This record gives sequence, C-alpha cells and structure tokens, in this order.
Amino acid sequence: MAHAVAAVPAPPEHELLRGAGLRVTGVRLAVLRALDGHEHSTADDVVRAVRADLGAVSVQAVYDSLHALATAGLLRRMEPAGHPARYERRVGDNHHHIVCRGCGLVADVDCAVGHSPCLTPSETHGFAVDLAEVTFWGLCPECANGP
Amino acid sequence: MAHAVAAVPAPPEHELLRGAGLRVTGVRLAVLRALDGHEHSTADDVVRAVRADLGAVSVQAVYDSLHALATAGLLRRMEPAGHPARYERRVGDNHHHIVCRGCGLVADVDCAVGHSPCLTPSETHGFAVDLAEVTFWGLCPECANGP
DNA sequence: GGCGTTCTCTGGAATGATTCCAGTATCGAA
DNA sequence: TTCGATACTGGAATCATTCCAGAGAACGCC
Repeated sequence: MAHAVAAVPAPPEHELLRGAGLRVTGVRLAVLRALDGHEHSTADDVVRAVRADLGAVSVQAVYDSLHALATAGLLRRMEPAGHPARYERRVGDNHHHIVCRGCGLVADVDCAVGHSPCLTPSETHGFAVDLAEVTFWGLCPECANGP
Repeated sequence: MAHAVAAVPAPPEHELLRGAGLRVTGVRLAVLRALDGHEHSTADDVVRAVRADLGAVSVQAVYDSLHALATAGLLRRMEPAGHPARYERRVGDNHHHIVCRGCGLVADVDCAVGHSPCLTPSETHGFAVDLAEVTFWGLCPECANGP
C-alpha cells in the first residue's frame, strides 16, 4: 500500500519554478529555501545560506538566480538607500517597509490604509506608473535605546 | 543716496549657510547654485557644474559639501534603486518622486492626498519613524515611445 | 534512454559610486 | 593678526554588483 501513491510529490519550490517557466536547478531551489523564514536577506546572506546548503556555489550563480527569480515575480528586491539590496519572498501583496537608520534592519508594514490612495500620484508628468514603493525611515527599538 | 544702504546684501545662499551654522565656502555656494534649476542632479552632475563655475575642485570637496548641506537640511538626497544618488534643493515639503525605469529620469510629485495618510504605518514594530518616502516607478513619455 | 540545444554555473577580472586617509589651505572668532 | 577648527586636495581603497568566456547541467525530442 505504501506505493499506492504514484510518486513523491515535487516540492512546492519545484512547482513554482516550473510554473514561472524557469528551469529547476539546485541553486534556485536553495535560494528560495534560504529566503524562507529569512525575509530581507542581502545577496551576501543568501550566498552564505546557499553554500551551507549545497557546498561550493559561485557568487554569480546566486546573483543570477536572484535576478531570474525576481524577474519571474517569485521574489522581490528592495534596495534601501545606502544599504545593499535585500530580497524577500512575500510578493503580490501591497506591503511596504520600515528601515532602521542605525543598523539597516528592515521590517514589513502593511499599507496603512488598506487600499492604495497614495499609489496614484496627483500628477504623473506623462509617466506610465506601474509601481508605488513606500519606505519608512526611523530607528528600531534596539538602536533607539542603544549607546 | 546710492550709498544709503550700508552694504551689498549677502546672496541668499550665503545667509542659508550661516543660518545653518555652516561655514561659507566657495564649493558650498557653488554646489547650491549648481542645484538651482537643476533638481535631481547626480553627484557627478554637481561636480561638473561646480568645476564649470570655480575651476578645479576635487570630487571629495563636492561629496563633503553635499553631505554637509544634506545633514543641515539645506538639500535632500534621494537614491533610486540601481541609480546613483540624486540631490535636490526642494526640502521641507511633503513631495515624492517618479523614477523612469528606462533612463532613470526623476520627476517630482506632490503627495496625492494633500496630508499624509500613508505616512503613518499601521504597525511600526516599535520603530521610531521619522520619514516616509514614496517612490513611483514607471516609464517616462520618451522611454514609453522610443525603441 | 540517448542526443543536442539552450540555459546555467564557474572563476576571475572589471566597474562605478562612494569613502578613507594624511597633509595642506582656508574660514572666521578672538 | 593670530590661531584653532574646519574644509579641501590627491590618491588609494572599498564594496556591491556586473561582465566575460568557457565548462557544465536541464529538458524537449527522437
């Protein structure tokens, strides 16, 4: 009876990649896993996590994967001014970010108002706007108290 | 009667610097002038403008001035992801930016709603928020039509 | 199951904006 | 006018990211 179910189901990450028309590779799977539960990781964080997972992997392989996945909409790239880029798997929803001026810590914020009032600029200067990005700046609890 | 007014009034930039507690130097005045009518200039743009104005000036002098002026609140620094930082003299008002994905062109947008509903996040995670930054992304008319 | 095309990964070097450093020049208060 | 603090010079360094050419792996097709 153990073999009644035809095959081991492919892991969800596998499906995601196929669904997006991307080849399934070890590095890409490892990148997705690395970001699971570690939102707002830098490319460097991801490189370390992927190497802990797979062994030797080149920096470019990770950058390429991050690019491919971001372009396919499987992850989102955000770049706080003055900090390296950060990646997250939470996509498709309308959420924003708080960045700490002290340590660079990033936290998610759901849109303050539910729908998107600020997401339609008053005057577009003829631009075809496709995305509104809101970043809050401040100090995290740690940096606000610390020396 | 011509000499009734005691002295030639200091240029407004001069006053601005003194008012902010900054020393008045040629480079700083030239940086402010360079940004006049050329909002959203890059550091490189400013270096070129300052050199056209004063002659030989080091890159660091311009970066130092930009930093000092930005810290003093006399200009604002904005850094669209993937592009060099840009500087503008329009400060203190609540305005945002549209950035072209094609050419990097930046335009000003007044807050879509007048006051600031989006500027108060729903949950701050304990952060002391002091600034909300809204960036719209899209294509400028030129890039939307061009090849 | 093997084959070939096409995309991905490796390793190393390059880029570009920005910053660091030590020494010299300048600003402006006394 | 002098002096201390601050700004500027020139050159080298940093850091995230990208470019490059070639070796390797995925997967549609026979």
